[in-house]
Amino acid sequence: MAVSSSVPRVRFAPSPTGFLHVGNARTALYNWLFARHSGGVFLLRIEDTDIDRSEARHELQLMEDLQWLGLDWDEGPGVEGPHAPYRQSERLGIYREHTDRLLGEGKAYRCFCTPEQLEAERQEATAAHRPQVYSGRCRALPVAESAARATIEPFAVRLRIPDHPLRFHDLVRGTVEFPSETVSDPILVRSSGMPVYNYVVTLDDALMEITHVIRGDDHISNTPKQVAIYEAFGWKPPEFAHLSTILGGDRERLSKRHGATSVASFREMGILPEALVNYLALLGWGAEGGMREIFSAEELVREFRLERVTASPAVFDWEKLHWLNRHYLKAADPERIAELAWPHFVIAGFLPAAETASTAAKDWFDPLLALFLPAVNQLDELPVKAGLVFHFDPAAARADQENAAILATESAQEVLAAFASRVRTNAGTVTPPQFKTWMNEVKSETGAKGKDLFHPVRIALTGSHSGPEFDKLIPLLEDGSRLTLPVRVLNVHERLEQFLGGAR
RNA sequence: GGCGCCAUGGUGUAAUUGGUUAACACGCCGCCCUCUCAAGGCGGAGAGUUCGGGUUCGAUCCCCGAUGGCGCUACCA
Repeated sequence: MAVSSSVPRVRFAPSPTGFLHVGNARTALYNWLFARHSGGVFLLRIEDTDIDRSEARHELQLMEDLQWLGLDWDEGPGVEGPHAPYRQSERLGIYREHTDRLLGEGKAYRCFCTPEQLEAERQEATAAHRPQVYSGRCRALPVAESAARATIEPFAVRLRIPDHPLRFHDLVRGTVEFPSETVSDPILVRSSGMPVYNYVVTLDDALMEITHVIRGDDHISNTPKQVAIYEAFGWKPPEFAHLSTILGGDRERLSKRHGATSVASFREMGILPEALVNYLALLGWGAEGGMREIFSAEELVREFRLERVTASPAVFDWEKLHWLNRHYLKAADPERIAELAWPHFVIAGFLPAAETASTAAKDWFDPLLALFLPAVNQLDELPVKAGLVFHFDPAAARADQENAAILATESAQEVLAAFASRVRTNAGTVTPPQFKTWMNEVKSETGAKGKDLFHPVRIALTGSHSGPEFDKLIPLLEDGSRLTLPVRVLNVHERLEQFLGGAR
C-alpha cells in the first residue's frame, strides 16, 4: 500500500443487488458530505463479488440514483482514477496476490474443514454457552501437509486472528474493542477460490488508501476482523464511522415491508432530491445548536461534521420528509416543477405526452400547477388534487351526503336558480370579475351569504363544497375547455347545465 | 446461547461537553385569515432525559448494573 495521503479519502461501496435503499443513500450522502467538507475524495466502488446476486442493470441504477441525489464521485466507474478498476469482480487478480502473500507469511492458513464439521462445532459452542468461533483445527497444520493436501482437497483460506484484543476508533462511537476469543478466524477465500466480502472490502479500502470508512453499523461486528487483516499486512487501519440504522415506525429495520424505500421510488413519487438529501442529512445528524432544519446541499457541506452524527437508530418519518418536500416544491423553479409534474398527469390520462402537447396546453398547465401544488406532499398526488378540473360528475356530487344536505336547503335552491339565470343570459366566456358580479347579485337577490352563497355554486361547478379559489379556478376551466386534451375540460356553462340537467 | 452497538416528548434532533423554567423542527390541538379546502400567520398541549445504583455541592451529560431495541454470530454482502 502506498503511504497514506494527507487528503481524506472515503468511499461508498454498494453491492449491485437491488435498488439503492434510503439507508444506503444516507450512507452515501454522509460520505459525500464528509469528503466535500474536508476537500477530500469521494470514491464509488462496486462490490460485486456475489456473482449470483449482482447485476449490471442494478449498477447502472445505483449510479443514476446517486447522480439524481447530486452525489458525484471523484473516482469510480465512469470516471476511473488512479486505483482502477473500481469493480471488485475486475480485481480478483489483486486479491489472489495478497492471499498468496498472507499464506506465505503464515498470517493465513488453509482450512480443510467440511461444512458438517463446522456446523457441529457451532452447535457445540452454543450448547456450551460459548461464542461461536472456529476451533482452529487446521490452524496448526504443518506447512508441508497443508501444501500437499491442497493439491487434492478443496480448501478455504482463513486469517489467523491474533490473541490480543482487536480495537478500533470510531468517530461516532469512540473506541470499540472486541476480545480476541470472541472473534473467529475469518474465511478470506472460499473453497471455490472466490474471496469473501469482508476480505476484499478491507483489501480495497487499504489499496485505495481510504482514510475514513463511513458505513452502516451492521458492520461493527465485522470490523475487528478487518482490523486484523490490516494488521496482518502491516497496514494502518483507517478511522471508522458507523452510522446507525434507519428504522420503520415499528422500530424495525426499514425495509420494503414499510413501503417505498428505494431512492428510485421516491423520485417516481415526486419527492425532490433536495428534499430527500435535506431529510436524510437530518436523520442522524444535527447542526450545532440544532435550531435549523432547512439546508441546501452547499450548507450541508459547510456544516457537516462526522463528530456530530448520532449513534442511536432513527425512525424514518414520512411526515417530516413531506414537510421538507412541500417546502422545496414551493421554493423550486416553477418551470422545473412543471416538467416534473407533467408526466403524472399523463399517467392519469389527463394530459398528452409532453412532446406532443401544444404550447397553449403548456401555458395553461402553469397556473393549474400553481393552484394545486401547495396542496400536495409529493408530485404524484397532483392529478388527484386537480381531478376536479378534468372530470365532473354531477350525479356523484349530488349523491355525496354533505353535498345533499347543503343542496336540500331552500336557500341553496334559490341561490342556484339565481346563479343559473345569470350564467344563461351570458353565453360568452366567464371571467372572474363577471363571476364576482354575479355572486354579488345573487347575494343581494337571495340574501344568502358566506357558505350559504358559495357552497351550492361550488358543488354545482366542481362537485365539492370545498376547493380552490374561484378567481383562479374559473379561468382554468374556461381556458381548459378550449384545449384539446385526452380528457375534455368542461367550462362553467357546461358544468352548470350538466349539473342542473341531471336534477331534472 | 455468545459478542457488540444504542437509549432526551409520538418522531428527528439541541442543550457553553456536570450548573438550562430541558430548546428547535415535524406531527397534533386551537385561533386568525377565508365561501370552503389547502397555503400562510399566531398560540398551546406534550419529555424531567428507560429503570436502579454510584461519583459529585450538583447529573440528560461520567461509572456500574438491569431492562428494552437493534446488529453480527455463513465458505451472504
